[in-house]
Amino acid sequence: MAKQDNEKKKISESTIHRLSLYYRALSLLEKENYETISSKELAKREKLTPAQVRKDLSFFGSFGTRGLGYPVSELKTRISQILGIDRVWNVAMVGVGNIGSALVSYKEFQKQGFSIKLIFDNDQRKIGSNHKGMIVSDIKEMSTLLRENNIEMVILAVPAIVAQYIVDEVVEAGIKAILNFAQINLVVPDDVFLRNENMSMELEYLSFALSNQYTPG
Amino acid sequence: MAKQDNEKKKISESTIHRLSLYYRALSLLEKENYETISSKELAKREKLTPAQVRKDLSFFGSFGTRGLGYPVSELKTRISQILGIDRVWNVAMVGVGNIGSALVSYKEFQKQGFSIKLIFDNDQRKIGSNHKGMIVSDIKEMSTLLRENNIEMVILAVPAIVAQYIVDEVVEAGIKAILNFAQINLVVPDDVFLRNENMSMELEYLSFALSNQYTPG
DNA sequence: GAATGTGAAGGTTTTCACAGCA
DNA sequence: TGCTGTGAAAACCTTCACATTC
Repeated sequence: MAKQDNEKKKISESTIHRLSLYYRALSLLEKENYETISSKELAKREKLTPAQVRKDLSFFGSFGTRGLGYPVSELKTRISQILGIDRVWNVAMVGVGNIGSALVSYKEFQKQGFSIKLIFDNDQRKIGSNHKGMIVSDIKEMSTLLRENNIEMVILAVPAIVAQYIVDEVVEAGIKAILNFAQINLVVPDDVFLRNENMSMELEYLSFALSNQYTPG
Repeated sequence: MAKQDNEKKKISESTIHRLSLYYRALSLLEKENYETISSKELAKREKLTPAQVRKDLSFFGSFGTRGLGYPVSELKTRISQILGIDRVWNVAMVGVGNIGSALVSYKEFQKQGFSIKLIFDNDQRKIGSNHKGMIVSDIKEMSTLLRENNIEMVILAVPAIVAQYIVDEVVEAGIKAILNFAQINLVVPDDVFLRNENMSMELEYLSFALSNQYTPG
């Protein structure tokens, strides 16, 4: 709480997630040679309300021109600064099973500035093998290699059963940001950011929706 | 709005998502031979508050015993009914690139009752090939095969550029629930449930968090 | 005229706090 | 005593509406 006092105001998680959406929309608009975009049009593209778009953007100062809208390129640059994606992040993938190896080849990560620099596994058959031009390293060398390569984020794609053990080592190596694909609640110290990606959740939402005849939207 | 009037009360999206978490926690507790669980303990495991857990569960009637807690197995069963995962859903995967083929082998889907019955691709080299015991079908036969096999949900893992074209065909085939992994906003009729899985979003959140020295939590 | 920026209003979600029950 | 179930309060988030600016 106290730590956030130097921020103008607290920015909600939903706002951050919408910034990701705006960023993607603006990238597209840039390609379509738009110079400006109104909150109305941006809202329409992302299925939001114009007021919401304006409120979100107003957190970071006045950027639009009344009567005209927002300058596409400038706004895109500004959002990338806010999200911290105006740079390249050094990422390591831990686990080269189904999900892990698919994500190593996933171009969107690279595109947004998340550069996978190292890959780890504990399976002797995988260690030393080539994945997208990268050699799979032994997980035993993780601590050293993470430090040597200035890795800042780790993506965990290991079986749930070993995930806590591995995350402890990752934390030990000084990593402060972890994206976890394992279906388990991991424990990390207070100064480490941990996010979980639960791909079943959205399928379960669809299941709920179909079962309960909810109105889509 | 009106359509939801037959529900006791409107259940929020966040509540549904938390039900998924409770379900997973209860599955684990069952394995650990717990007979009952208090809101306090369940909250601790899922990093929520006890009051939140009780409010969520109270939507569906009184299930707990005062002084004791909730019966693990019964509660798990009840939640699975609410989420509609007390049955098997017939799912088709469209697109067998990196992500698609990883998801076909992803055991968690199967475990939660999402059974991938058909796989489609438009690449001639992939059509006819074997993926986890399933033959990849030609996307041209999608409409017929989806109907013949009573497919109820589709997972889209195709390039963004063709996603709208393909989703149109999926909708045409009568599918009412779609999980989209493509990085694009798709348009579907009002009676179709569409959810987007954006795996870059959580990495961007981590990027934001690291860049802004936010307090994790 | 068109569209931003923003206090105030409205709505939703979470937390509190305690009565009620095993 | 321990813990649920739940109205009421608090916190949070979204939308409204309009003054302001280009």
